[in-house]
Amino acid sequence: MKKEATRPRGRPRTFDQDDVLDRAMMTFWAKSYTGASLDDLTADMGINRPSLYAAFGDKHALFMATIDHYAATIGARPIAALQDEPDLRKSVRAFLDAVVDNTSGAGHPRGCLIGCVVADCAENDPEVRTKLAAVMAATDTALAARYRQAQQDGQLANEADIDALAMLTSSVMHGIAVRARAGGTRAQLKQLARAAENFLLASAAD
Amino acid sequence: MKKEATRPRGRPRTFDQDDVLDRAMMTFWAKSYTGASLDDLTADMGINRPSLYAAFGDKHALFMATIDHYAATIGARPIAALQDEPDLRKSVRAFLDAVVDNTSGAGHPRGCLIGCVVADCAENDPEVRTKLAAVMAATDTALAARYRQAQQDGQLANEADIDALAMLTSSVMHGIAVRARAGGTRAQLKQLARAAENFLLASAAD
DNA sequence: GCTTTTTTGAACTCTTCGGTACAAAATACT
DNA sequence: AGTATTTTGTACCGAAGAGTTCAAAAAAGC
Repeated sequence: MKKEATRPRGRPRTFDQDDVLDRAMMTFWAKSYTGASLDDLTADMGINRPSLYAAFGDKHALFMATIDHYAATIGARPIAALQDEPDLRKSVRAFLDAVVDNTSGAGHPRGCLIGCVVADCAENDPEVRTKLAAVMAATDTALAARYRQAQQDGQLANEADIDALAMLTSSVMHGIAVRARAGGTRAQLKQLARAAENFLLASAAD
Repeated sequence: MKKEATRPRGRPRTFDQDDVLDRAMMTFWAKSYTGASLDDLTADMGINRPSLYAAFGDKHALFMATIDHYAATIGARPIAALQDEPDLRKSVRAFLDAVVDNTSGAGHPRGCLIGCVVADCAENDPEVRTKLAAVMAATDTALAARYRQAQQDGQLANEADIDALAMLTSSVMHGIAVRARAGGTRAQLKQLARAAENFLLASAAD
């Protein structure tokens, strides 16, 4: 018995919610929260103001949804790269390379929406600060889990400080993001990524 | 022959330029560039709009002056701590501790004006991006100089990658700043600072 | 004491901001 | 076919934004 996906009652939407959210993300990413006006947003999203308000609430709610969307798409890529590779060194390298792509690749603004835009807003917006803390904690957890896995695999010494490794790895991510925002070239960012890999895994079994 | 410091012609200013610039810095630091309105700024600076425009030009010029002022005061503290201590490990520790103070201390907003506020604005303001790159390059240079000095002192192996160490140290700085912005406690930031110190100097002579 | 020069403070201008009202349009239900 | 329901596009609203005007005030020069 297939669930019939009965269409809702009134006039159907002319846009896909996830698609316009993705465009809003690009706008916030490039122009920051206060810098992105509703005219900017609606123009980039290709919808009118009432549609935006009906679909997302208001500008602030749209921004919060944008953060989740970023975390679930762009932000998920380095984490996925980290988890997909069984060799620890390759795994960390894949993670940092994905960060370089995220922060300096083509087709989107420089830097990190979380590390630059959200971090900036966090100071006088408790709701944003809470979400920022949550997203960062999730990243720490994923990194720590990966290092712990490596310990169990015998690729990392038992004495290694898992939490320290996780925080340092995420710090390198932030360093890459800020450097990208400053206009750093991909070569420079890659160089930083390689250097970090060597330092983080200097004590790891090879 | 003492230079007479002849007072200028018209009505004297009732404020000190550096003092009000310091207050403007706090406002931008807390509220970001677009988030800090002229009303916010003039209220915090204790002067009226025409005084602000006469003294600094406009809001954007005031912001640029603020970045320099931050770099020369707050931002200079970790660098000074780094340079004042002859022992490399103590030096790096003093640097990172100063960063923790700068980003989570009392009497000022959380995080780093450069790493959070300026980095955020850098994406669609080429002038700000250029200055951000310059400030970061200056930090890299100071860190690299300190590590090079340690090499000459025999406190660091000759094979050590100076530029990598400098970039990684500054990445930890950014990591601390973002974490502070997210509401991280001083204990957490200190923990990150200690972990970084150990990793950065793992290969250093003790 | 009078003029010149500069700063001050209040009020103002014009633009842009986030958010809303409302009628027309497009669908499902009966 | 007609009614109920939801979305769409346009036009609008009050508030807040950055920046300016201008007369009063406070100093130096003569």
